[in-house]
Amino acid sequence: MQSSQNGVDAAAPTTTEPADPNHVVTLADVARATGFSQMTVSNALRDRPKVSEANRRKIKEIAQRMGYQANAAATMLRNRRSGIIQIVIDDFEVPFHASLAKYLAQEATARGYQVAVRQSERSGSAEMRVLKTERGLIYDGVILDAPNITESQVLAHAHGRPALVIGDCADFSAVDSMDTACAPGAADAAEHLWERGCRECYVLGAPAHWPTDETAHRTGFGPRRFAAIVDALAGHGVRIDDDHRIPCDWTLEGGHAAAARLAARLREAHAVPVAGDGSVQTATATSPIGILCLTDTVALGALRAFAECGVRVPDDVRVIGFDGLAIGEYAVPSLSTVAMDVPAMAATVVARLAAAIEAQSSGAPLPDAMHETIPYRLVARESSR
Amino acid sequence: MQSSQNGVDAAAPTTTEPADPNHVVTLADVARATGFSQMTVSNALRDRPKVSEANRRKIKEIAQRMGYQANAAATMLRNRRSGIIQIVIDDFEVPFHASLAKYLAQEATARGYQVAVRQSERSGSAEMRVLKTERGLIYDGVILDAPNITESQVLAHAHGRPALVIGDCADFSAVDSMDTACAPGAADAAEHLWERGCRECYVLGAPAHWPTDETAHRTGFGPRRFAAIVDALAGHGVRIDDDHRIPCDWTLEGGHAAAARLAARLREAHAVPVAGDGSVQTATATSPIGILCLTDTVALGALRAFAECGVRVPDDVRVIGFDGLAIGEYAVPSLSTVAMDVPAMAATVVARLAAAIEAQSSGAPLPDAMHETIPYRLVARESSR
DNA sequence: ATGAAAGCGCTAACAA
DNA sequence: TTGTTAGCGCTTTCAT
Repeated sequence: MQSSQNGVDAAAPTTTEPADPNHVVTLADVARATGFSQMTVSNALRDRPKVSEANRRKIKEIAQRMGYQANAAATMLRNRRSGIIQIVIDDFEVPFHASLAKYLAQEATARGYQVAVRQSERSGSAEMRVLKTERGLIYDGVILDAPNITESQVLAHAHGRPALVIGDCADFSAVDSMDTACAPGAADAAEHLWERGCRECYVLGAPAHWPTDETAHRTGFGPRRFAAIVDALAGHGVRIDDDHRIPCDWTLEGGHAAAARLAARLREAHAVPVAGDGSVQTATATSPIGILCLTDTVALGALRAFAECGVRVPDDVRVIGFDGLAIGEYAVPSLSTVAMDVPAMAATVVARLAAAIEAQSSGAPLPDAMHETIPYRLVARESSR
Repeated sequence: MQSSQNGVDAAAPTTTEPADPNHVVTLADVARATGFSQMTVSNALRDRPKVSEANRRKIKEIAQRMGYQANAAATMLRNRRSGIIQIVIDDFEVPFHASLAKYLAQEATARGYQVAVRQSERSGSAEMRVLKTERGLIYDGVILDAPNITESQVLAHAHGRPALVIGDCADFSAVDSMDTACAPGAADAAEHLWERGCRECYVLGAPAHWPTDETAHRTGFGPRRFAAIVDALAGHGVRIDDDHRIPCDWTLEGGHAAAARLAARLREAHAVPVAGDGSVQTATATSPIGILCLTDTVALGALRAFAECGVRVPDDVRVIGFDGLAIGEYAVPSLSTVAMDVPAMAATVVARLAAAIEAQSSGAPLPDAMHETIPYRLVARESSR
């Protein structure tokens, strides 16, 4: 039991340790090595108050030297909690989701939780993201960054654990939710383009089947943003008919293709090619055309397409996106956008989930479900100036 | 035990279930409900061959209706494996790392592993990323996407489990590693700019303290890329002295600031501002200046700065980056780059780690450590054409 | 084909 | 302050 000389050698057999190389050091091993009971060792290592300072130090030192690490499975089995929050994210490679993951993870870590992020998977043939329920619930709570999930899917995945959804939660009731400010944000974007002189507007990323009428059930990020844009512009007498919505994927490629199509159409419809610079002069020379992109990614793809086609931004068209991606500030021209305050959102979300976890494990009933909205602000940059 | 009418209601008490709302269904519960022993239920649910087909179906159905989910902690404690691979990533918001995470996760999922991704944390005051060793080792193996980690740090984090590092692994021996092809890739980039007529080159993102001489110990992504560039250009008689390396963070902001400084310097040094268009004419009008950015992110920031300063790309300067970010194709002008084949890399990495996990759990000794390199190819786009 | 017993490594509760 | 007992939920023997 006397303190040995070798400071570093982790697996140094202190007393009668069998020299099994694959042997993982267990609490019992440390107990044997120190001469104390398992309980005392356990208490010492976890800084419980009922161990003398001297012994605590001694135990900790020996445990350290033996390379002891508590077996997480056993601890979890006993404590019925892992201290890990799971974050399910749609796609790491989509910058907006990546940003969410980053700040959620930071926030959760700051609160003493470990974080495990996972992607939802693409289902076999379809492009649809699916959330395969995994066997093995080891997480204390779940944050789902899943734009188009239903409440019952959430409940199925949560399996009784506290859960919180970031996405389109318009018709959620029981499950905590954090929604993007689709409607007001999109409306602001439309107002902005109106103020910047746009009297004709196109929406990029809106498929033809989304409803425009007030009464329709508007669900999903896209439809809600789109509907808000239509409403806001209608207030100014600007109509978004089927010709003024260009469907496309919410990707760079999608935005690029959509804008290229649009540029061709504009050229045909009312363009007067000017010799030399090849730029497009719209028929209404004093009135630039507004381009509302339902996502910054779409907008970035569109900017590129406009550059290729000789459509000048912001002279011929004025472009605004949605999300507030960092890269937008460095685009040429820099991209106007409805920027989400992701860090603020993350703080709220994690605080709420942590509270729910605490409440559940202490048996206290939770207050009503939370339904918040991500703070946003409109950032006007070169693309709409 | 007769099949109930309600198909969905998961928690429907079948027989004498106590109406405890918080009760989680356990194997014993299912055993009691079905009338079989725990073992039979366990075997049935896991499709072990020693259960009659009829009973297996009956058991599965009842378990399903009771909402049974195996307790992962208990399973892990028994089996000594979780089926989860941990991926540690430097920063979700850095696109290159996000891309790694995406493909690693996909690959691991395809192989039947669950995946838990976590970020390394920023240490208190410093900007340094640290890898806090977490208490609680529940993962079967670890993939570390950590550009500047040392082998001993890896071993500390791995704690005996199979581990694999993606990053700068020039002096790794015992730990499996996947390295970026820094030297050949950067050399190719330099060659490319030479071929494109650049007779003077600047390197963006290279701090002054990195060594240039052959003998120095070149470690870390940056130093190795930088050294390779210096070597390659030296072969053509182009020197990279201290004036031709512009230090900056590997971020959009960093690249922007560095390029802005450089643009100002170029203007002063040998620029002849042309009335009207404000573009820069270099003294050697026939020889554009090469800009080697150690990262695509830096390059994107630089492109923006050049646009702001009226430096024409690729007429005045020719720019190339490193990584192959998707956005580079949509930049204005589109960005030349040394593109990494991330999916191929991910496949190799996960295959190797899976093999190591199998080997370790079956007691078989592993062959020697793997040291591979991410495949890459040079993509020439507008910024260097 | 099915069941009983034992124990993975840990910690709450109680006893000393 | 320290030690003993029991058991979290599951699965691997080893009977039956």
